[in-house]
Amino acid sequence: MHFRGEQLRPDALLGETALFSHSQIWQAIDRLAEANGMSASGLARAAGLDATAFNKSKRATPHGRLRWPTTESIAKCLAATRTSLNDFTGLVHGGPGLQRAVPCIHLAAAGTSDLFDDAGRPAGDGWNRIDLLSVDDPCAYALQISGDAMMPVYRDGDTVIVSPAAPVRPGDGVVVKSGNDEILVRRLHRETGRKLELACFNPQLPMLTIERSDIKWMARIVWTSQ
DNA sequence: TTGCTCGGCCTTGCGCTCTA
DNA sequence: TAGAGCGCAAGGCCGAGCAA
Repeated sequence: MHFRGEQLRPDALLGETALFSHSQIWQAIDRLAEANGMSASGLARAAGLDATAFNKSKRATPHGRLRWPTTESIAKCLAATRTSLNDFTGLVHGGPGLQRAVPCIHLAAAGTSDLFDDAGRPAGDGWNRIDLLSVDDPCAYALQISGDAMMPVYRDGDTVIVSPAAPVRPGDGVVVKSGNDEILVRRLHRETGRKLELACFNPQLPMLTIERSDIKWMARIVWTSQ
């Protein structure tokens, strides 16, 4: 697992190598509080944290970005309730994921009309819907791969789940809308203050270097159905 | 009155980028 | 290569509203 200080790295917890999802972590905290006869705010206080630390309003930003508890906060909660890490892990996996329909579009059609807003979220008509389990990002959508240009990673007919709210790091698969409205599916190789290097999934194809100013939005691929 | 929740703003710490 | 500066993200603080 990777860490940013004491903070749980969301990208280490989501996607193809998922350990815990955002909703699972917060549900586990709610269950831990309930099991000890407390509310989430009561648990926070018992752990020596601010009573609002676990408020639902603080589990995501107003812009939809997911917020995660730190390992330090979780450790304090476990200490305050005399709960073992194993028991907490049981709470994390103790509930079924919620199923919901998400917008779905073919990659070949994704760049042909105004299917996205300025932040890369689905917009307008022309989307199908498919059912998925445990998608935390309310703006997540499915992209159906067409063609063999992304072999050997993605084949024709594969479906990738894209989360505009998920943080993007080098090495992640990403969907990028360029300045000329082209939809690109690449792997983020490197990013600097001004430029991004986007690698093709086919190693025989060249790296694409693109100015940030030439990118309308970029979203992370968090899950793949193959 | 007390406890809980919400929303906004501030503080703090860490990682990344840039530059000398 | 090291230090400065910046941006990001979580937790804390505070005021307001609501319910028991």
